[in-house]
Amino acid sequence: MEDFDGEESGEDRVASFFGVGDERVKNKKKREIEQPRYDWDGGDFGVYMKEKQRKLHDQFAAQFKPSDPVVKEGNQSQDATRSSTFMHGVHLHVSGWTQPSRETLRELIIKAGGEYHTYYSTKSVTHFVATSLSHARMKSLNEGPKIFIVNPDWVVDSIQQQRRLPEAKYRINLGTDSRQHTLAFHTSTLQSPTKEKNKADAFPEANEDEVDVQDELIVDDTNNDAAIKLDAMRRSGKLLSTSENVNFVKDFFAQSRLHFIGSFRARYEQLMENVAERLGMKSGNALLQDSVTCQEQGEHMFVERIVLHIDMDAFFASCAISVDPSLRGHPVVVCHSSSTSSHAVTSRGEISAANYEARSYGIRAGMFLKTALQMCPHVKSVPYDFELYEKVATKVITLLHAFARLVEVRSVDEAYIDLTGQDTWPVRGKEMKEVKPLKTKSDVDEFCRELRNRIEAETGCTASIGIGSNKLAARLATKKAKPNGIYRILPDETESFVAQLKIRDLPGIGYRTCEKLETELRVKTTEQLRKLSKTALQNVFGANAGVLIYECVRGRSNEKVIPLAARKSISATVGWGVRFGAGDTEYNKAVRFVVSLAEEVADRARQADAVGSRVSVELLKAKSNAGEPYKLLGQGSCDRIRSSASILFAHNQESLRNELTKVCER
DNA sequence: ATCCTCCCCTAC
DNA sequence: TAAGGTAGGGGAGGAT
Ligand SMILES: Nc1ccn([C@H]2C[C@H](O)[C@@H](COP(=O)(O)OP(=O)(O)OP(=O)(O)O)O2)c(=O)n1
Ligand SMILES: [Mg+2]
Ligand SMILES: [Mg+2]
Repeated sequence: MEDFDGEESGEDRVASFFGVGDERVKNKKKREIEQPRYDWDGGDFGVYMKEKQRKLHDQFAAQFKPSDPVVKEGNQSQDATRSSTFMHGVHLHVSGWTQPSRETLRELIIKAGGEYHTYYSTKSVTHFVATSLSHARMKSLNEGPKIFIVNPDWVVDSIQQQRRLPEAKYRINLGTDSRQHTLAFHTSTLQSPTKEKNKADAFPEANEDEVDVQDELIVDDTNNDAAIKLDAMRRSGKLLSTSENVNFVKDFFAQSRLHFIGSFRARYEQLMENVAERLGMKSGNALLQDSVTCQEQGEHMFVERIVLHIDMDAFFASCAISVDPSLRGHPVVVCHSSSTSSHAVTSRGEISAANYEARSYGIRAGMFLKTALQMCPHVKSVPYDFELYEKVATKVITLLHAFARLVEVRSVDEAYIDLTGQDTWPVRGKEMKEVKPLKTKSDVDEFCRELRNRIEAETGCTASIGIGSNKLAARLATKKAKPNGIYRILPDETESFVAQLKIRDLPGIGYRTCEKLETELRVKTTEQLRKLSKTALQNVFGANAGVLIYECVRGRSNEKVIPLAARKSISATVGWGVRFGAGDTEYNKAVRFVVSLAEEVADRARQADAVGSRVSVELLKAKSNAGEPYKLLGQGSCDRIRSSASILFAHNQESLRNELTKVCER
């Protein structure tokens, strides 16, 4: 659908869609309607056409059979008390699946006087523990400063004998997967930039945990019959030409708010260094390990839990208002376009955040500015200020860690805190001088009140807090608390609280799940959902997901509050303003574009001290019946073409990309 | 049973 | 003008 104004025509389409009998005819006659990203971008009115999955992958399947050597990712902790010191000076990092588990190894090493590191870093880690390792990973580990690379038995045996055994006898298997297929090796030459890039990708400096380097590319491939696309290209002209601007990828990321919130986690480790410093702790790792230890200790406490969910109110908008008080009290939205420009009334700039004044007119994140202006002609828009949001987030996260031992930062503007077992506050930083008790309900209330006050005092932005007996309850409570409030759901109230919500309000149940519940299980309300048996849900959603929904609608959740761990994958995607046509020139542009994205991934991997064990690429091709994208220069309705392969040698990557770019040419 | 890959879905 | 990214959970279905 064209845009938000298209509600009526959307309905129109629904009607004619259902009026046609044969699906193939429908697909021919009706333009494809994209899956909505937001409930109000027309999605609830439009039809999502579940079209038969046309797997193009059989086209490549004959040529690649990717496989993954193994994986690593580790996040651990520091807890047990030291009982000996023979491992003193050993800085251990565990990567991937191990026997015994990462948690056990962590405990063992700490008890023996060593130190544990959640993140791998060439600077601090002396011993790298893994069960198996790809050649590429091994090579990169060996390129850095000398560290010991050992299997888990080294730790176990050393502990057993109470001495540090020689590392040499505990070599790691250079693992191969019997299912690994040899990639078709194409000698046909690639553009040289592609080659350079491959190298960069395959051998970053050091190795992090299980890191799956992902290189995604979205190509909207204009086909012969896609006159509409050509038209869009023409209209966008040179100004928007995606592939002509050599800095397109960088520019795009610099402006993208979804990139900003999506890449928060990539910046988190660095951010925690800053937080640790503000709290007078020696390092971000020390802070993190303390939080992990607390989590592990609390795990064995089978008492009623006290979980808080803290979420900033209208975050981006609040930040803007905090530095420009003249905006306070007005309806404010954050987006690229300006509400005072003469073009504002036609603006398809997407709103990122709307303050509560704006929301009272029905304005929501994800809407176009022009729609917001229809709802409220005097709404003020402000541009993005990502640095400001990051600064505010850092202050908030610092406060959270000063107040509580166990913190899980979930995004740039929200976090969970588990207070179970914490009996005083604050726990870190200067204010430790005056320690208060945290035992009764009213102590918790006081804790929350003070936390909210401090956040507002230090940032000029307000936060809301939900209190519950699990993460789900706390999260639902926050929603109720907003804006600028606090709400507690008592343990025995949780179930009845959920009963008064709409299914769509339940976290984890999104647009598609709601749709399935309605069409396949005839369920529209939480009350009806509650009547479904576990089995019925499992039949539709699978064994695990079925139980999750079943528990969720009863207000139950086992999810633990856990400090943010290292990422398991790194990727870069651009799905805006990308158009490639047929022919050699366009093909070469597409290849250059893939390369620039791959370089972006390589940069990010290097920054994270990560090496990939797998590469994947994804292309989007406009469906032949796709209409104009709903969003200006957006991706519209596309087929996805993807492939991945494990990386043992750099040239695999090269051949992979070679193949993939060929596919994109098609 | 468990481990893959490929894919869908969700949330900020 | 406008910047629809990112990462994780999990299922289906095939291979081991
Ligand atoms: N579709 C969205 C949703 C969110 N965000 C950004 C802007 C938000 O300010 C920030 C935090 O998201 P929240 O869901 O927490 O929304 P707000 O903080 O804006 O409002 P609320 O008071 O409901 O938390 O993420 C965005 O850019 N696009
Ligand atoms: Mg918020
Ligand atoms: Mg939030």
